[in-house]
Amino acid sequence: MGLTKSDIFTEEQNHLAQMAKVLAHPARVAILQYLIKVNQCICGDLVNEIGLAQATISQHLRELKSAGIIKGNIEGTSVCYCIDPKVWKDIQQLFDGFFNANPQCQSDDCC
Amino acid sequence: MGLTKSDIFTEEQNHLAQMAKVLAHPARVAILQYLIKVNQCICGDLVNEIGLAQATISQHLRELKSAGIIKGNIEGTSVCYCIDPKVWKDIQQLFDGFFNANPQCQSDDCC
DNA sequence: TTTATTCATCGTAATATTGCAATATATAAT
DNA sequence: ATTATATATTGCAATATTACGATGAATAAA
Repeated sequence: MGLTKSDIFTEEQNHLAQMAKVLAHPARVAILQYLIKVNQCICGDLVNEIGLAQATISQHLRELKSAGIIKGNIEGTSVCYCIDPKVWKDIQQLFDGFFNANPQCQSDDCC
Repeated sequence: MGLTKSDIFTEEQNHLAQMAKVLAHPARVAILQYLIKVNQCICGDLVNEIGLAQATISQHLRELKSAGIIKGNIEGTSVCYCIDPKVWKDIQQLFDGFFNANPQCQSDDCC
């Protein structure tokens, strides 16, 4: 066990859960917030800013990158990271649609 | 290791990550979507609807409940679950604020 | 060519998550 | 009192995540 049964859920449910998982660590939230603030940066900046080991930051960057949320461009010895605005917007709408699926449910208690 | 260093992050970063973690499983997304649709239900309904064992659904319900997203009212032998609209709205705004921190970043590529 | 810089990857230890059978608990019905 | 129903909890196995030191790869500077 210990394995999520993805096959019994819809594409949307799996996708939303997967994107939520990417945001489910404060280091990745911090990386994205820093990128939003400074627009672009290299891995070393994040190591200084956040205070985790370089290997750990690199690992979090890989997860963000494999989810498509950020892009990395090689520039000499360093890699310039930035948010992919297209994907960012997609995820934003994904969460927005989820939270606003039924506005009535946000107004009053049910039971 | 294997332990998240929460102390080096802001309250907001930890809170957002924690809420994202609750949504980071398709079963919990499915439970919330079902609750949004039918307004309220009991554990057994979700077992039939989703197709995971009763113990597993109960565990996911506990996580949603301990995060405050859902409430459970005892009604005889069963427990009536529903979304807490106040917390729902809070989380919605939390994510909304995160995604809209800098609208400029959503418009064009950086590097 | 040698050295420094920057980042990725590997290996590993500690911890967390997922799923379920078995069991416990608590109320309702007979 | 006994039985049925509904849910929670416990214990366990499989897998995933987190963090970091050590190492590798690739470019830039000396």
